[in-house]
Order: sequence, then structure tokens, then C-alpha cells
Amino acid sequence: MDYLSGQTQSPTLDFSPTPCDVRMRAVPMPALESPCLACKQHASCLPAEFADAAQNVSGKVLIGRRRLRKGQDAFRQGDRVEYLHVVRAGSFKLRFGLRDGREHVSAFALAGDLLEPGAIGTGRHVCSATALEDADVCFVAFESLMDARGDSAALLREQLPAQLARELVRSQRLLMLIAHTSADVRVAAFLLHWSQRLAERGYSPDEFQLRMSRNDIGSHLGLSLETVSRTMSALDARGWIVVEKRRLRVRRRRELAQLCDDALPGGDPLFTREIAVAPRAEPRRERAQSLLEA
Amino acid sequence: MDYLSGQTQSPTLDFSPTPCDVRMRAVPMPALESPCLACKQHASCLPAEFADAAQNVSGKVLIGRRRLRKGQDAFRQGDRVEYLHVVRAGSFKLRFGLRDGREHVSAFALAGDLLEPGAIGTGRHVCSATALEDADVCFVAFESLMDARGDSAALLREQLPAQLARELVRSQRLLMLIAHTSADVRVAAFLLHWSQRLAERGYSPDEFQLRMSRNDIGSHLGLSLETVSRTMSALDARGWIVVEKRRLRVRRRRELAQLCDDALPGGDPLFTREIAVAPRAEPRRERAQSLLEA
DNA sequence: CGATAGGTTGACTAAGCTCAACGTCGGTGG
DNA sequence: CCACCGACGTTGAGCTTAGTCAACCTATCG
Repeated sequence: MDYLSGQTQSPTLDFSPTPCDVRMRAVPMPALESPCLACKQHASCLPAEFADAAQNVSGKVLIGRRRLRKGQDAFRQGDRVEYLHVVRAGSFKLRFGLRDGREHVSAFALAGDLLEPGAIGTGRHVCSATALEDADVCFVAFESLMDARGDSAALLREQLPAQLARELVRSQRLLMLIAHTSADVRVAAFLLHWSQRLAERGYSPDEFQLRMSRNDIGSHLGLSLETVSRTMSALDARGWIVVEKRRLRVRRRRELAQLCDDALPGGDPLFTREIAVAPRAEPRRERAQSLLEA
Repeated sequence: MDYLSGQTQSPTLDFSPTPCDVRMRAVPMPALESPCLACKQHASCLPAEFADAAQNVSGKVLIGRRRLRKGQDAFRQGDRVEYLHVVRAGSFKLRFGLRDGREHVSAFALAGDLLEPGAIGTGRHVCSATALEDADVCFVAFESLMDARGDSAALLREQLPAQLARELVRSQRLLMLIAHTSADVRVAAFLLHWSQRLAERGYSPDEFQLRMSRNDIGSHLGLSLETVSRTMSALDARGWIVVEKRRLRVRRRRELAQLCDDALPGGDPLFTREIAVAPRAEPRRERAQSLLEA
């Protein structure tokens, strides 16, 4: 069963005799021998290297795998951080509940992604990781991994901060997007990003399935679900995408990217200022108008 | 000259014979002998430990200090990441330019803060670090620091990711704040956060000076400068704070905190749901209204 | 002492939120 | 098998918040 081959279909997983209990607590499987090496995702899986490293050094690294049905949580907000979770197949949303009952979706995760990298520093999970479809997740006991000594420990020393830093930059970008752009830019950027991430995993970037609800997208982007829906409809009406419920087709990648362009950080501020005044086709306002009224 | 003693006054720094050139490039001073140990900030300075560690192990660690006048940059967006910068005195804004000429302020930094922790993974600085007042910054050559071996290298291995992870969580919080709350909550949260950070550094949490412009605050919070101004005026009219230009007095901390309460992540989602329906005094709408029309 | 940057306030506008109605799909139970 | 239900998505109407534009004031700095 190859999780990379299918286009936008959910992989058919076997759920019958799973080695995890009903309450979905993360119970480590005892002593799989280098399961990461056998994993189809191995090449693209970031923390596989961690696992390898740890495995090579000490036999005590606890590693395991779990299958989750749509809607189940890999871990919950408030849980102790005991494992490093990696998505093997399927997709997740990372969400945390607000005091007033609403929830905020802080990220979406695909195969190969580390679930909540920020949890590494904190003692407890800030987010819950909820499967958006039937999914498969690997986990490595965190403590045992960090205790690993020797040559391969260098991987930990260098890969982990790098991963965190990358996540941090990603987070800053999203923040900027939400703080400084209008709904259409946010949605377009989100779709392009999702498309790109699918492409990186061998799926078609131009035709795919959104695994999350409009509500999830809205929460992620700081928009109401209605606005997400409307904006997508508007992009559809423009002919830039085709939306049919959660099925999505990208028709005008160039135009979508152009729409997001202003929201990207420029290079040297001075240089930015130069190109900002010169060859810009039309101010943002105009573009938004034409989008919503075409 | 003690940078911690003065209340809200800018520390009087001597700029006459500074060992950094006019273009403000980060030129390392040669071989100060453990300057971090002599630093008044040492106890509260996070990366001082890094420096110590590195210093103890290899004499080749390049470390230095620079003084910056208000408006000058410790580094610029696009610069190669060569040094780890730490604020010794004064304050900074971290900003990056957008392609359309606007700028986004991603963070503010105070004494003891690491400037742009996210830069550690990336080869180049994503932000410029601009002094909001005359300031003093320490820097350590990054490469030489990472090459340090031995016992104290453990500090690097553990402190750095922890710092990054903390920053990541902070960033997520801010994102949530911006995505899900109204202008008054954002401003109140910002003021409380600023106040708290000053308190941590020994300043009064109830009376202080904002070092950044309304524009900076707005950019940081995803608001226009006018909205920031108006919101502050409204809080003032309510008697919760006293604003006079950049001078600020906190009068009703409790009420301010209450205003932000809903925006905080709850504990267990289930528990959250329970308290959400019961003892909540008034829905958000009401509160916002009363704030703006009192 | 004028120039300039920053702050406040007002009037108007518009982007996006809320409320509501309606349609579709998929699951579940009679 | 069909009817019902709940979750999700779409679309419309009206309203609210915050953005825009503008005038004015003050402090600061050459």
C-alpha cells in the first residue's frame, strides 16, 4: 500500500487489529527494529533521521505507530509532551480551544510533518492534533531520544533547532499575512501553500481535495467561514480556480501568486522601495475590487 | 552606569568613541576577556550562558558589543546571519519590509532578549532590528559558538531549542490574538504584555514609557495607527489607563486582563467548554460596546 | 524658528461579520 | 428502503468594526 501514489483519495487503511487502546493514549510499541528504515516515507520524513540516529546509538529508544480515524486526536491540548509525533499518512489540524469556547486552528500537517514542533520546549501540548481523515502517525519517546549520545547526536543538535527556526519563520509569515492582507489574499495564499505542500509530496498541485472544513480554514486565517466560502466563490467566478465543495482545481496559478505578491517580504528594504513605486501594475484596492465584482 | 536602575528614562549612553564604524556593520571586537561575566545583565541574560560556555571552551569565540543610536539597525533584513545578537540595554523593533513598501513589525525586544531567534536556522536575517532608543547590543559569532565542544556544549543543545520553542509558542499566541479578537482586546493585551516584560526587568509595571510609535504598535497588531490611538483613548476614557503620548499608566489591571481573558487558550477543551457556558459575565459584544461608548 | 514626525480626533467608507434561509450529502434508524 | 437528522457549504441582507482621508495640534530636531 503506497501512501504517495494515490492522487487525492484517502488511503485505504486497515483499522481492524490496531495495537493502540480505545482511549487513544500514546502507548509505545515495544522494540520495532528500525521501522523508519522500512517506511515508504523515509526519504522525505524529517524526523526519521532523528529516529535512526537514536536507534543506532541506544536500543532503548521507544518508537511506535498508531492509526487514527477521522476526528480522533493524536494528542490533546494539555497532555504531557512525551512523544515526538510525525505524520506518516493522512492529515491533521492543530487546534487549541479558547476560553470562550471557540477554537483556533494554528496549523495543518501532512505526511512527513512533525506535529507541533513548538511542544518540544514546553512541558505540555499547547494544541490538540486532530485527524482530518483516517491517518497514520509515528511517535518516538522524546526523553529517550534526547538522551541519545554519540556521533549521531549531532543530528539532534542541528536538525531540531533548524526545524524549529523554520517553523518560526513560517509562523511569522502567517502572522504578517493575517495582520496585513485582505480576505482574498489570505485565501489565495492558503490555497497556493496547500497546493505546494501537496506537490512536494507527489500529489497533483492543480487538482486536489481540501481535507478541512471552511470553518477550519477561516479559523486558521482569521476569517469567518462565510467569508472563506464567498472568497472562494469569487475566485471561481474569476476563473482562477474551480471549487466544488472540498474538491479544488487551480486554473490560474500565476494570477493567484500575483495576488499574494505584495504580501511577501521584500529583499533589501531600499530595493523594495524602488520596485514598489515603479512597475507595479495596479494598487491593491483595484485588484480586490475587480475580484469581488467580476 | 546601571541600565536597570532608571525607571522609564532612556539610559544615558556614551557614544563618543565607539569601536564600530559608521555604516554600522557588525565588526567583532577582538578578544574581550569574558565580558559577559562582568555584565550587569548577566543574571537575567539568556545567551550570556551560551557565551560563557563557548568562552570556557575555546578562546576563539568572537564576542563584542555595540552601541546604537535611536533608529539605527543592529542588522538588516537580508544580511547574512553571522552573529547572535542580544539586547543589553534599550529596546528594538524587529520589522521586515513588504514588497508593496509597507512594513510589518514582528516583535519588540528588550534587554536580555535574543534578537530574531528565528534567524538561527535561516542563512539570512528575515527582519531588520531597529533601535527604538539609544541601545546597547552584545553579539557572539554564531559559527564559533556552535563549534564549541565539551560539557558546556550541552547548554547550546538544550537552551537554544527551548528558546526557539518558547518563541514559537509566543508567536502562535500573537497569531491567535490577531486572528480572533477585536482591536481593544489586542491593544489591551499588548499593553499588559509590555507592562509585564518591563516588570520582569525591574521597571514599574504600572507606569512606563512606550518606546514605539502608534504606527509600530498598529503594524504589530494588525491595526491602523488611528485605531490604536482611538482604542487607547477609549481605554483612557474608561479610566483603565492614562495615556499621554507615549507615557502610560495602568490603572485597572484587573479589568484589562479580564478583557483579554477570552482570548487566552483554555486548558482541557472539555473543561473549557464547561466554564464557557456557565460563569461568563457578558458576551464579547457587550463589552466592546461599553468600552467604545463610555 | 521653521520643518517634520508623531499623535488625536472627526467624517466617511468599505471589508468582513452576523444572522438567516436554503441546499446537499452522508449516515442512521425505523 | 426511505425518512430523518446533523454537519457542511452557499448565498443574501443588514450591520459593525476598523480602515481611509483629512485637519489639526504638539514636541523635537536641525
